[in-house]
Amino acid sequence: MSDLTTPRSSYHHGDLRAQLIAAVRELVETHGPDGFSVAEAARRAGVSSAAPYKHFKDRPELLRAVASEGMDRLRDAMQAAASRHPAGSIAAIAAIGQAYVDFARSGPGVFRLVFGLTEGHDQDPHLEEKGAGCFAVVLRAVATAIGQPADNPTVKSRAYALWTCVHGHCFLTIDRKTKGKFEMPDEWTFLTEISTSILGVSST
Amino acid sequence: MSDLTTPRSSYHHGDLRAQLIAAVRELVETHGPDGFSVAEAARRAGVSSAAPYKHFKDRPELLRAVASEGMDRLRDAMQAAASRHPAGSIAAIAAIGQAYVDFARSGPGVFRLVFGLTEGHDQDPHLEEKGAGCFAVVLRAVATAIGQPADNPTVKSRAYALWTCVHGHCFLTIDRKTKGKFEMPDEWTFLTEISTSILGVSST
DNA sequence: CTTGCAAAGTTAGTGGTGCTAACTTATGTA
DNA sequence: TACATAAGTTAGCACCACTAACTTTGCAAG
Repeated sequence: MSDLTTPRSSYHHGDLRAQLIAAVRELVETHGPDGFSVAEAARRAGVSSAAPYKHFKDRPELLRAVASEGMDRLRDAMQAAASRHPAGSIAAIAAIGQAYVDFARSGPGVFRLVFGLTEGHDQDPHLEEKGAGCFAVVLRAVATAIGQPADNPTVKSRAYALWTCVHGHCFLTIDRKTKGKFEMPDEWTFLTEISTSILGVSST
Repeated sequence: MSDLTTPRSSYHHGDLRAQLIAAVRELVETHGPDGFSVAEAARRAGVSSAAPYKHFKDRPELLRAVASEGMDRLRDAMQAAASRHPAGSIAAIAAIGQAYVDFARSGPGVFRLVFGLTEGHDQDPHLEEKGAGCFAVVLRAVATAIGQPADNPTVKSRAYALWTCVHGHCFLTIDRKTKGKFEMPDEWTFLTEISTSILGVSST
């Protein structure tokens, strides 16, 4: 990350867009998606409060850029996790889930941004595409696991069921809704168990 | 709902607290939890923008009140749904899930308020308690289904797994993350299937 | 090399917001 | 009937999103 304290040498910043995204990422984690302000992000990047609007049309667009960058990281993390296990194995499925959970826990603010209904989120084809890219990772793993093509209805349905579980677990965890209700003994075991029970496979 | 247009007769409103909560419920559904403002809620209730602070210490407290009221409704809905089916049956479990989903879909704004990490949400014992009350409905049903006491670790673990699925499905639905990825053919079938596969019961 | 233009900064300003302080009015109780 | 208190009011502060108009800079064409 570049230095935010020393004043920049030139009138033009040169890297403001990227630096704003970085600043927003930090703010969203420390103050929550609501507590963040465009003005504060600009302050952190060392520019005036109007400068961000040269790069982003409004606040939601800035947040969407952060979400977009987050989805790239999520996709890569899931892909990498899957590739560390035999294709189509339960371990691969569970690892994808674990990557998803790790992503949520390590950056709950960005996770909420990615999966919340931020303004204009649902009608941005660019984001839709990235979302589909993430789901495709799961889809491929499930397809291999049950020996069917990725567009098979059963594959889609099973992949979705897995997704709901992991997604729900993420939100319940980061929103602290499990306190006093259920303390999970071992997350990896949980992920493995739901994978097997939903895919209906006993092992490997 | 009382009339919001005609000016009130007396200086004292008489029912401002309840009316503010009602106004916030509406606003949160139409403009989202972020788009809502205390000032607008006050306007709708026909009072000055400072009036709400006589009843709620700050914005988060007002939102928490709405969440609290929402949790009551959710609990009642789940309880009622369960009671329409034989105790401990798969149908009862699925019905609880269906009530949860219906609640989310019919009021996504309040749902997000209830299950999001609104400021101070996690350190409000009153809300914690109501959350536990909701989970207890699931816990009882699962306990009956597998013939174990409600504090049994397996019961807790199975109930949590079910919760994650339904919770995840709710968020993915209201946040429109399923578009172009998976169109669910029949929700009740989905709920029944995950119930059976997670509880490991074949029928009844 | 100059000139001009577009990109990317700036300041200043508007209207809305959360919240507080100080004031006013109504109400229930001694 | 007096009065403390609950529940309204207006005025005002600091902050925010965003816009308009201006300025600086880098680049590219002549």
